[in-house]
Amino acid sequence: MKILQRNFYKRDPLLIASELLGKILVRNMNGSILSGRIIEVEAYLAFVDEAAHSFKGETTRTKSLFGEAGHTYIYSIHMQNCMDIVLSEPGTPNSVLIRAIEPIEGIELMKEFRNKENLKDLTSGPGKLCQALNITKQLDGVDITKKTSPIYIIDDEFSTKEIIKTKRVGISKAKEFDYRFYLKDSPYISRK
DNA sequence: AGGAAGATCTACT
DNA sequence: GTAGATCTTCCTA
Repeated sequence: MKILQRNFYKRDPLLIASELLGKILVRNMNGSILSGRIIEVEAYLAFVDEAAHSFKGETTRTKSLFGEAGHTYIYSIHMQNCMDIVLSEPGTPNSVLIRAIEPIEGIELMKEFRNKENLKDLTSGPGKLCQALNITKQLDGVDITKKTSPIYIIDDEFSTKEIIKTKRVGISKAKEFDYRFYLKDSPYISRK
């Protein structure tokens, strides 16, 4: 059960995206643990990817994206929050959007935050999982490589069977790239 | 100061 | 399958 270290986040972004599948996202809320297995992600690339928030340069909103690997980038859209993991060297804003997880620990608390009972409605989308894990913009830019962090990712050596690679969801530019990855047949993916 | 767009979610038909 | 809710952020003037 080891926490992914910063070097993990400094390799090829598409490789990192596929390897994040099956890892466990942990949210530590003053000792209350909420966790889930990552089953869907999307990669957003620096400089060449028109769909990336970083494409038009650094702003107050996207500051975290330009920072050091192994930190969060949390932004709001349509009254929701979404979370990216920042990759690569400072100034090179590659990132991975966490789109869906499979709930493991703290399910009752997730139901409260979501105000939903159905297990499949708790974390099956980027806005949903942030609500279920109580991830707010106060957590923008936090380091996720330490055990004392409010958010971190651990590797329990889960073996992913079949990974599907398809086009990204919900964007209007650069639609042609196959930068979305998810675990085949998971009931928790955001869309088919 | 105003307006438009957006990496979404929910509910309804 | 599609429309509507609803708000933060950025661009323009």
